[in-house]
Amino acid sequence: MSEGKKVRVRFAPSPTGGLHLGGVRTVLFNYLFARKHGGDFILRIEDTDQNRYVEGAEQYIIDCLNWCGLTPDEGPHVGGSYGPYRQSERKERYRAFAEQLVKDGFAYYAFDTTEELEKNRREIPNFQYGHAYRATLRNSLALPADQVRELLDSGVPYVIRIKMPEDETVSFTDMIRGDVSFDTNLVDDKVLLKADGMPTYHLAVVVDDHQMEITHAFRGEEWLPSAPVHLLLWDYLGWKADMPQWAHLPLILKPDGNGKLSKRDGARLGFPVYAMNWFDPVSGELTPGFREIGFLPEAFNNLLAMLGWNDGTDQEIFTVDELIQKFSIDRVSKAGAKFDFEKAKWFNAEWIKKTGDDALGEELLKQYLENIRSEELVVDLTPEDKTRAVKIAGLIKDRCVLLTDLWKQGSFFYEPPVSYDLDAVRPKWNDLKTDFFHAFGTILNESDAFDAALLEASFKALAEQKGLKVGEVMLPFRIMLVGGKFGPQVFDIAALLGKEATRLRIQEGLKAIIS
RNA sequence: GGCCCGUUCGUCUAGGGGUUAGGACGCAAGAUUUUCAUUCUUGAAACAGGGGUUCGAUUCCCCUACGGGCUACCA
Repeated sequence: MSEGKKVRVRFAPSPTGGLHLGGVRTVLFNYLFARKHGGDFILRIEDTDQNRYVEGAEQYIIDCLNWCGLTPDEGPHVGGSYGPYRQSERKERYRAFAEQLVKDGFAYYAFDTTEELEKNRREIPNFQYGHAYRATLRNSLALPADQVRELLDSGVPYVIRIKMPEDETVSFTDMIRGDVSFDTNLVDDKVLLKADGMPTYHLAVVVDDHQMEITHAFRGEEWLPSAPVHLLLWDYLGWKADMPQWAHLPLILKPDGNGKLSKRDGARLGFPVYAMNWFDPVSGELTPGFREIGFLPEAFNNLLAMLGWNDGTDQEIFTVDELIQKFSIDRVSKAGAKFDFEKAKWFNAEWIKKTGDDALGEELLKQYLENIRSEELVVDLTPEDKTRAVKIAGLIKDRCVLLTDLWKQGSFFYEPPVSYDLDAVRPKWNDLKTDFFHAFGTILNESDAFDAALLEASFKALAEQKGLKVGEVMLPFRIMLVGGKFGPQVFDIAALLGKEATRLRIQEGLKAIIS
């Protein structure tokens, strides 16, 4: 660690929409690193682009982090001694540093209009605002001092650009990639302060990281090309010794074809790319989230961690605590990873199996209320309802991939079948079987005890007595109870259904079969 | 176009100068489960290409190819 300094990392999203997989993974790695080293994890909001700012997006991000259990120690919602944590509220600080850079000769005023720049880009091949062209453009380096003064005084809009040095090589050691270097001649004079007085990311990230005493900076690989600008800024501002260590994370790619995973891919391929449902108030569009389609936060974290990291063993299922313990940056891979929804679902299925029946029972009950009794205003669940739900959950959890499968797999415990898979029983039906089920109904009626083992014993005994093979009546029994060829052990189902419901379903099922 | 980053089964990856190149998802087959799923067993499936270096390269170096990112007064 850097000379005993307290580890401080930050996640700095812009509130412009949902929070996608790559974003959450960046948070996760930040979080794991901070926790592992007893440091702080800070949430900073990069809301300097007023055109793209979306109301509610900041709260959405905070909600997502809470759902994932990756709660920041400092941020706009929790406070801390390094605030404010919204860049829009720090606006004045950036200007001072930008002006200082101009004064020190590391930056300059530029008055070029968007139209002028676009024209240049259109007409000059490989045009970039840099040492090759800056002398021919309208800026404080090219124009005479009195004219610059005049422009400034008359309120002509201007930006402040960094003055990239000539013939220098900027290099640094990335914690993931090792040594990376850039030729300053090939990097353009990035805008630092926009005409509206807001900083660009380049200025803001350096100033904020410095003022918030960030020690390690994790971000997506897409930021690698602008690293030289940031490096130079740390130097020019005189903070070089305090510069954080950089880690540029590999990108999460589309499952098919190539390129960065985007919101569109989710819609196109039928899986979410956001952590939670995101409703865009501007477009009115709802983008689905992993939470809502039935992912467990534990599974979500787990699958994200394995996208670009592993501990060197065959272990794939990790709790967040284990991840904290085992995380290390040198095991983060360099290459981008294609997102595989099938594998993601496997992680979730594994986590559902690991989750206690109590929690799953509660979830099942929640789904029950949503699906069945939504019209009723007040529903009083008895302790028996809860006990039963827990038992059901235990019975069906192995066949659930998504949390929402709980209801799909368990609804027949709450509502009798609406239709029967008659093709499975009718062709081989005969009066003997009708007889059997009438008799079985009677037995049920007369018996006091009602558990799976007893039920099975009497069912088999009766079959034998009637001269039927058990197999011949098992499937029909199942169809009567659940409507189709699926579900846990029949006698377990019957036992949980209870005597009355079982008897009733046999009656109804029989009607359907022989009608 | 320019710059930067990358490249092991279809996908996520382990490995690293001498290995039958390992695991996982998915796929296929079989066993168990008198349903389905789970579980278990087995199988098919990979070092981008060319040059070096070396006794020996998938591993190190170079080139090429391919892929990706960036190239905004967006982050």
